[in-house]
Amino acid sequence: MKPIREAARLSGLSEKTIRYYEDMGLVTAARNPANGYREFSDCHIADLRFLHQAREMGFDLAACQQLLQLKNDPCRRSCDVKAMLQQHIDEIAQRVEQLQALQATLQQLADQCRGDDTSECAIIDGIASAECEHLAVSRKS
Amino acid sequence: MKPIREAARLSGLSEKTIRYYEDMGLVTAARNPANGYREFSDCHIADLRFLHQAREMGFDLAACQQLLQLKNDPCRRSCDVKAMLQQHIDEIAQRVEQLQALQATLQQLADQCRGDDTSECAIIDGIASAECEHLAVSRKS
DNA sequence: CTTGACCTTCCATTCGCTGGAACCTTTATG
DNA sequence: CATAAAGGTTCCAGCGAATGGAAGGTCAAG
Repeated sequence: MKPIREAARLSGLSEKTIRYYEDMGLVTAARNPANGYREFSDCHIADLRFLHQAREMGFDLAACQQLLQLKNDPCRRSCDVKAMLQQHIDEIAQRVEQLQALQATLQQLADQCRGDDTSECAIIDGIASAECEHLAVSRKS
Repeated sequence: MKPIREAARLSGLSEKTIRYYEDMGLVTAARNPANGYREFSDCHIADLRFLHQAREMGFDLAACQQLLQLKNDPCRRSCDVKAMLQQHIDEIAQRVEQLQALQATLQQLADQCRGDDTSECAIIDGIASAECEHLAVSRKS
């Protein structure tokens, strides 16, 4: 049983984040009844590290929770896990495409601007005239 | 002079968002002194459309505000605008690279998983073992 | 005179934390 | 024994960029 500081060090999460995850119901730490301090078993710490990794991989907390449940469910079917991951990959791919399209549009705009000491600016004009309605980038995630 | 509903329709922003932008100090609408209703000139509406476009291009509100000031500043230098845009493009490029790296890692992980009715799952194992520390994806924007 | 459309403000919620205040506990030191 | 440092606890506020909804004022038509 380890204190929160140790759990943070070993999991890569901050203490704040561990408490937050507990508030959110993702994990439940044991308590030292003498002083109310949290105590973490190696199991809990493995869960925390799992959550840390899943977050780094870009899953939101709801997905992280689901994945953690799958991790700890001996009756899980790996196809369910794979489906979740594939959906996430698809979302990332979509986001990449959006960003690349945006990047190309913006680079075009930048290329049209002389970028000197005068006030004439194709970029400002381009934004103002809003030629680029295909932008529609969902700015989430 | 047009009411907020019209301003929203013409700018592409929602009424809520227009009020929010005013709260944030990005724009200042005139007021009908009789009833306190906002009234928007064509100039204001152009500004709102500009903000809408700049947001769609992924600039944050602070950048949108700067860009709007540049738009309405006859003494601006287009090189300043271009510098802002180029910085934004660079950030997008960086984000694309991160996401592509993440996507590749996740696809590898997915490919290692049979995805059947059994519980054995390379994905869960992969997240748990956290082999992928290079992930470190800043999840912002 | 009432209905409905339109406008106003204000407060709460989202997501995933992070910072800080105020307070308790444990351990080490003068 | 006093105290200071280092750890722990809870709770509240804030970030960004809106969005949803409540409560209420205003206006034109029927």
